[in-house]
Amino acid sequence: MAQSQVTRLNPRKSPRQARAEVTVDAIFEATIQVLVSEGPQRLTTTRVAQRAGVSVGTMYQYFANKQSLFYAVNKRYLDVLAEKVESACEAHHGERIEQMIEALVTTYWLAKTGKPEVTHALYRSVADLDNQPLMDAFSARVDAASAAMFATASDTQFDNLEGVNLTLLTVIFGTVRSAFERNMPYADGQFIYQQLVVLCKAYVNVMRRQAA
Amino acid sequence: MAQSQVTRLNPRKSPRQARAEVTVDAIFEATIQVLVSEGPQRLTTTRVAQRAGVSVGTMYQYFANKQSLFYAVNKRYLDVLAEKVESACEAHHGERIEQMIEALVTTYWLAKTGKPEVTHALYRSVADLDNQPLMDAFSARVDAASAAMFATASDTQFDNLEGVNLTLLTVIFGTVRSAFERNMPYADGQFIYQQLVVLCKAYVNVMRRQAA
DNA sequence: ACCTGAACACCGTTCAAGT
DNA sequence: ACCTGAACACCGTTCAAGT
Repeated sequence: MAQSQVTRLNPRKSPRQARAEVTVDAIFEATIQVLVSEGPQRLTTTRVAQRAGVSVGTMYQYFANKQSLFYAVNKRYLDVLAEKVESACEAHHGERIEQMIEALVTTYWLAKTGKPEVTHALYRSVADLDNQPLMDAFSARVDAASAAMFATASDTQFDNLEGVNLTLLTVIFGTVRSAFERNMPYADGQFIYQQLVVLCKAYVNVMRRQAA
Repeated sequence: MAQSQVTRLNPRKSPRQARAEVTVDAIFEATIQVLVSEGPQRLTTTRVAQRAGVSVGTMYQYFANKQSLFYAVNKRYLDVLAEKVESACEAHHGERIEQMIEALVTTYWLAKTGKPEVTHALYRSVADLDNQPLMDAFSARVDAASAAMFATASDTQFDNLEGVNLTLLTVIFGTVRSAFERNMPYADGQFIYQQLVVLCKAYVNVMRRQAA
């Protein structure tokens, strides 16, 4: 089933003449433009076709359905991202581990923040479309609760409690989500969970004020 | 503008009679059921109303539009989650920092993995609806590239290279996404980026094979 | 080989009519 | 005060007809 879906998402036919190739590119560019400027909800087939300067019928010759427009954008985006990470990794073979870490984080960070509108458009979750205020309220509550807890730690004081708190929450929430998206087997999930604890502990041990 | 949208997302009127309250609850439950069993794409107003045993018109008396169904589900979900984190935090005041970390990670992890279908349904991003194979391919490429790099580290060997690699990628990708979703000011983003480097370095320093 | 656009089924939303 | 469901505008998708 998954296989047949994927097949349907792939282009229906490959352009054989020059004008067809132009058409496919125009549709692709139009999809990104509409996605970024109007948002995923207002991305309609008619709008994309109009922006691309072709009829809806033409669009459906190359994209089997609306979803495959998303698919195409996502695919190119991920391909570019994967290439960036791959070449960054190759460029740092043989270096010290801390340099590798820095290169990896920096590459990914810059790739995502480079075109923030596109990243945002692709990240927007179905349920989160108009829910930023909800997320803000949630973050505020949790930030307050955990900062208050960390302030009472019996063995530790931080020079920058707010910063450590924000980092920990962003890392924990993000990692859990990321683990979900990878659709990991149960055992891998358990492993990540344990490593997440190790990792956060290692971080606070670096960040806590050292006894004088 | 954001304000007016939020207002529209809130319930149109509060139920004043018992049967109305039953109706609202039924619609809410039906929304979750349809979301989980049919997926966000097949969540139509007619389907939800039918599942709830009311007419579409009734639904629109309490929910201004389809988005506000998502909003309601998301709101309750986040409220419950925030309460869990809050009470977990309060319960660990005064303990050692490492216990706090463990409590925070565990609480969040269990809350998310407790009802994985709901979590998945709410996490699914617009662009990712049918794109799991795309994500899988991306993960495979990046995993291979970074594992190959880490294997060549001049100053470090790992007992569990695969595991460290999977953890680092999940943490880095997740944290970047999480930072995006919080819609942070630029300075906070820069801070998180720097801390992410510190945190990953601290982690590999714990995980690397110690010189004998 | 490629393109068009009217036609159809379906979905979000409304509102006059009911209890 | 609450509920109904036909009606309308719009969107995804198709296909007979064109170049």
